[in-house]
Amino acid sequence: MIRVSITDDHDLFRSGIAMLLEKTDTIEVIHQTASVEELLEKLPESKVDIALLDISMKSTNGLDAISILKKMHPTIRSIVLTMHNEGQYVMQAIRNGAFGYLLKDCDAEELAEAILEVFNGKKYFNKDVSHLMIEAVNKEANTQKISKREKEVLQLVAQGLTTIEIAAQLFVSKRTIETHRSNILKKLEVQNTAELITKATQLGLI
Amino acid sequence: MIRVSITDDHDLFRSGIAMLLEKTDTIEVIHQTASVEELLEKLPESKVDIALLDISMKSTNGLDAISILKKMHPTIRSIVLTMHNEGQYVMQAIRNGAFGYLLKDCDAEELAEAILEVFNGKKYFNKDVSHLMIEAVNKEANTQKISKREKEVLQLVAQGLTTIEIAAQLFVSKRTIETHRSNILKKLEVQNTAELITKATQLGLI
DNA sequence: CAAAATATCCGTATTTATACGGATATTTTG
DNA sequence: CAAAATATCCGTATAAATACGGATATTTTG
Repeated sequence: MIRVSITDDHDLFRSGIAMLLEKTDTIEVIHQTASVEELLEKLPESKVDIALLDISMKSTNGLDAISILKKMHPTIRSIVLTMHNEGQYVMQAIRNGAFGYLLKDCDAEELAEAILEVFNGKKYFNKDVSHLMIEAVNKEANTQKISKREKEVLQLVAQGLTTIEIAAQLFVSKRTIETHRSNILKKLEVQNTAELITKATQLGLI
Repeated sequence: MIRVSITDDHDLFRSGIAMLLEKTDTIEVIHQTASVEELLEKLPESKVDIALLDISMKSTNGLDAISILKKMHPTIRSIVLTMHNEGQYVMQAIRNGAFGYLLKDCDAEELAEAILEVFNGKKYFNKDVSHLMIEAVNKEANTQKISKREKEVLQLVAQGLTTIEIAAQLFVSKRTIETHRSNILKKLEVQNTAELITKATQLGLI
């Protein structure tokens, strides 16, 4: 039997997931908790194999919980079960040492499969999540190219300020801002301002 | 006892919600179904007061289900229970005759309260949902100002095409596209292309 | 710590976007 | 169905953005 804990501040989810997992003959739900603190209290006497964690929770969030568990209970493997389908969360979860990441709209079979895989020492990230990651990595690569000053200029451009207005606001010459804009265009590999704003928005730079 | 049906193609949710509602002494879950078709089959012999409906489902979606129920079972009141926190869904739900709209991350108390309110003839939309609506109305107002042709031009502008390239692609003169762009700027009350793309993105026009 | 890379700054010339004014075609509305 | 409103189209003039070439200051890296 795989010993699982569930931590999620939504009653609905906790109950539903627990019920579904109890139906299997390989997985046992040891305890359900509404917060990370509560989980940490119960862990010492529960020999949990796998911790299912939501991300959005009241005090300590699920991503931080991964790091905490890794330090305090290194044998416990964390799987994130969340509705956040944003690449950055996935990235952070992996950095913190998560063994799996599932979206809440997955079905019961996939959840059970993920738990089994992780129990057997593998990691579990499905197609959707992998896709989110690829996007996030790409975003970060592009994002980090842009300097602080350039980001500052980009913000003002997006707000509709002209080059001259930006120059006035930043106390530099019109020509300087022109160069910044030119460099931003090159870095993001776009042809003009319209495409720039489109891409910068997609990258979350604005 | 308020007689409720639950229609949602996620086992997790259906089970969890049903369990939580069964705990109350005012609400009775008559049946759970995974599709609208299944719901319609069971309704004639079940005297349901309130139908809880998810939006994303395999064949018929929950929004269409509201209209269908209104025609075929006018005494049944629909409450949407979904993870879609987009104003347009809320708007469509209301247009189709929904009595309530709840996000899936609400708690059990709120769900029970919503069911009670709707049973008593009121409508139930919480703060989050109302906020989504206000945004949506605003978006629609702005969005509908823009003509088809202008949207077409806007798309191409966002992709980084220059006025001349757009003119070539649409087989009109450069000057025509310039006027379109000018008019789009006026309609969305922005000063230049950068601000335009920013706003159009926010409005979901791109 | 020195070399290499990057960020920040500027001038001139060219290309592109926008303002202004005006016309016909299409759609909406009373 | 006619009037009003809106969409679509175009020319000329001005303002702004971008390309190109070049310089110093700051940060990274071996």
